[in-house]
Formats: sequence, structure tokens, C-alpha cells
Amino acid sequence: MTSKSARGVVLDTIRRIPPFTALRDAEWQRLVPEIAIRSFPEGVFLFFEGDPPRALYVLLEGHVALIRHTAEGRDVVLDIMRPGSMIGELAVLEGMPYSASAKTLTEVRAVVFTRDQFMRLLQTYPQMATAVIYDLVRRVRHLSDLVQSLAIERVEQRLARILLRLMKISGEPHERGTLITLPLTRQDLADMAGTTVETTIRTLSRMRREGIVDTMRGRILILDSARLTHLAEEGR
Amino acid sequence: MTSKSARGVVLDTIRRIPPFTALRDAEWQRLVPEIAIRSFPEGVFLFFEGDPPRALYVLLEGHVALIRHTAEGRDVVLDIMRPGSMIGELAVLEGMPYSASAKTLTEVRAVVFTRDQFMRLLQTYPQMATAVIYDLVRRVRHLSDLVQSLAIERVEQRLARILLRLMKISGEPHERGTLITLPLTRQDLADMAGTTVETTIRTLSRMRREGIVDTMRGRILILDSARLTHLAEEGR
DNA sequence: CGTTTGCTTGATACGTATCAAAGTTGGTGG
DNA sequence: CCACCAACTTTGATACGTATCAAGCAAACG
Repeated sequence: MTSKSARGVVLDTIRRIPPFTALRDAEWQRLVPEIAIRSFPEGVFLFFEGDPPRALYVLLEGHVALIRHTAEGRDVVLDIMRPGSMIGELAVLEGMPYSASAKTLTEVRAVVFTRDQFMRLLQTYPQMATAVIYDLVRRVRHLSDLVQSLAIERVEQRLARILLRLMKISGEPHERGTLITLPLTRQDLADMAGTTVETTIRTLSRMRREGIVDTMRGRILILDSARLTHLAEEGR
Repeated sequence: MTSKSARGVVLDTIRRIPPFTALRDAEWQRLVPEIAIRSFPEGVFLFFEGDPPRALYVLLEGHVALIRHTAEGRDVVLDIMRPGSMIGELAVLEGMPYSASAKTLTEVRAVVFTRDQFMRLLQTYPQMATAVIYDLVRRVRHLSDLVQSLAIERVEQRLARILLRLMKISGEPHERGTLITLPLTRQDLADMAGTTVETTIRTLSRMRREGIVDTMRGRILILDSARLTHLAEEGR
């Protein structure tokens, strides 16, 4: 067990992300033994909407979708969380049930704090509040964009926007363009765009016919991001 | 000039709202001379989307709408701010242009901090961050609800929800029901529901025919809030 | 009192949901 | 390893909700 054990390497990474950069070295050293790192497979829920706020997660690797479920069985994707962001903060901060479910889109590694633990940390190290604030600010901005998109744009435009965002989040260079590495079904995309699977498929098929994207089962390849940007911004 | 001057009375009120409750008396006394209270008439903009983040407002009286404008001339109402909430925080915190415009829906009284002033306050009194956090949490919750509503509900259902919210925000008892005191045009409601004036009018007219609401120019009276709740929750 | 602003109704077109059915892929267990 | 099952994808036909365009009306305002 050297100082550069697997855990040691991960801790070095953690040290550099927002909630923890605020700490002084002495504080950090005191915190280290408390840090629980956990891994989750793809496609599982960290928590469900309505659950009591047991834990807060700081995402280290992978992606997590925040999802609302409706009584009629439809889902709405509120946001996709990337490494460095906090998950479950609203519920933990207010002591209220989670207002959305958190589902892993990939394998995930995260620091897990119990509610008590995190609240204590926040009291002990008020500088950590800054990280919470910037995380919330990012979410407000994203949700505002989403509201605007849902309120005034048509499905094609919304999907174009979503594809561009996914490209930024998880795009990987590919010989013919950029591959979106997140494994998303048509239903997932529909839940992000506030539409149905069928409409999503028809829209994506049109984009494929026009050479804007290429699609495989669960994978999307962006061929012409310029056209896509045009679609997202001009609407046609 | 007694200690209970007009300004003194207002200061007592301010002392009791979130960003300031966090301060100890000595800190508060030091802050008092810095506090600038300003009034604004109905229908003016505190700032426009894209403006540099000059000031942050803490709303004392009245209501303010956060509005996004689109290139095609459509507006989207992101949120309605009530007394006690902060306006312009995102921009001020990040030092980026305001991401929405703020328009007074009524006469408004607010504490105005310059960006520098507020950032300095936040550094000096880190407890104030708590107020910022809870304000942001409220906004995330509201925007999440709005996203869900826009993504899966039809106009009638969305409008029912909006009317119920307006009733909570600014409802006043009335002999036949509850009067929404905020002066909102049909266009304003349309901008909140992500629809057009015409559709809003048709939907409101149907509600009037069915005895759920009564409408006058710029005023709405809720007659049957139970039916409205049913519409908002069951969709019919 | 005329003019602007907000409200209302009607006719029509378009976008998207819904329902139905069949094809495809990947994984699992026999 | 293959067959089968479940999950995902696709296409078509149709209905419905809402946008759009057009026009007239009512109320506030200077």
C-alpha cells in the first residue's frame, strides 16, 4: 500500500475538482479519511424521485441523467451530469425528497457523502458553498435554455440542439465526423426533447437522409455539425 | 429624523429576509450605510438580457418577471420573482451578461447592490452564501417543474398550472373566488405557457364558459380552484 | 375623439401524437 | 452455438392540438 495506490491516484483527482479545491491542505488531509469512492454500472439508479435524501454524489467519471417520471408513464430528462458536478444537492440541502431520479448512462465513479456528512462539511468549510453555488448556477442556465427551447422551438430544432450538446459532452473524433459515445436510445432522446419515440425516429431519419448524421443502434455519428448548428439556431 | 424614519422601517424589514438574517448585529450595523433602496414603476426593465452585470437586486415589494427574448420576436417567461428573492444573481456571480431581462410587473421596491459591492459582501460574510444557495435551489425547482410541464402537458393543463401559481403568488380574496392581482395580458400568459395569444384566449374562454374562471381586461378571477387543480393534475 | 393596445373569433394549414404492425438487434439460456 | 426473447427501431395511416393568418371589436389613453 504505497501513497500512489489506486485510491491515492483518485484522491489526487478529487483534490482538483470544485468542492475540494476550496479547502486548504490541512483541511483536505483531515477530510481524506471520510471520502468514500463508489462505482456504479451503467443503467442503474443512484436514487429515485421521492426517495429521502440520504446521499449527495460528486461525479468523478461517467455520466448521469436526471429524470422526472410522470403518472402516465412518460419520462422527462432534466439534465445530464458530467464529471465534476454534484448530484442530489437540492434534496440534501433542503432535507426534502429527491425531486428527480438519477440514472447512470455509463459506468460511473463518484464520491458519496451522506446527508449528515455533507451538511457538516458545509458548516465546517463554508468555502465549499462556492462550489455548490456554481453547480446550481450551471443548472439554472441549462434549465433556462431548455425551457426556452421547449417553449418556442419545433422538435427538429430541439433535437439539433440536443445532438450538439451531446457532441460537446461526449463527442469523440471519428473518421467521418464526431461520434456521440453516450449510449442513448431513441426513447432517451425523445425524453430529452419532450416528444415521442416515433417523432424522434422520423426526425433523425430525415437528418440521416440529408447527410447530417448517421445512426446505428444506440449510437449517433454527427457528420455535418455546421448544418446541425444552422438547424438549431435558424430552425431550418 | 427619528430611528423610525421611512428608511428605518424598511431596514427593519430587510433585516429579516434571507441574505441579511445570516448577519450578526454588528455586521448588520456596519452594512446598513451601504444599503441602497430603490423604487421602480410598473412595466420597466431592471436590466436587459445581454447587459453587463452591473447590479444585483433583492426584491422587497412587488413582482418581477424574468424574460428571454428570441430573435423571432417571441418572449418566454422563465420565472416570476417575489419579495425576498434575488434578481440578477447568475450574471453577477459569474461576471457574465444577464441571461434574461427583468421586467417589473408591479411597482417594485428593491435593495440594489453593485456587482463589486455584492461580491465583496459575499467574501466578507460567507454566511450570505446560504441565502444565494436557497434562492438558486428554488429557481432550479421551479424551472424543473416548468420543463416537465412544457415537455408533456397540453396548453390547457399548462395554463391551469400557471393560474394556480399566480393565485398563490398574488391571489386576493374576492366575493366570488380569488382574484389574481398581477396585471397580466393574454400575451403575458401565452409567454408563460409557451403558446400564442390566440390559443391562450381560446383556452381561457373555454374555462370562462365552464365557470372555472372569470376574466376582465388584464385581470383574472378564479371561481373554481378545485376544477383548476383537477385540470392541472389530471389534464382534463 | 381618434388612436393605440389589448381582446376575440373564424378559417385553414401544419406539426406532432397516437395507434398499429412489422423488422432488427443483442443477449440469454438451453 | 443456435434459437428465442425482449428491447429497440422503423414505417404507415389517421386524428388531434395548436399555429398562423385575417379581420373585427372593445377599452384605455393622450
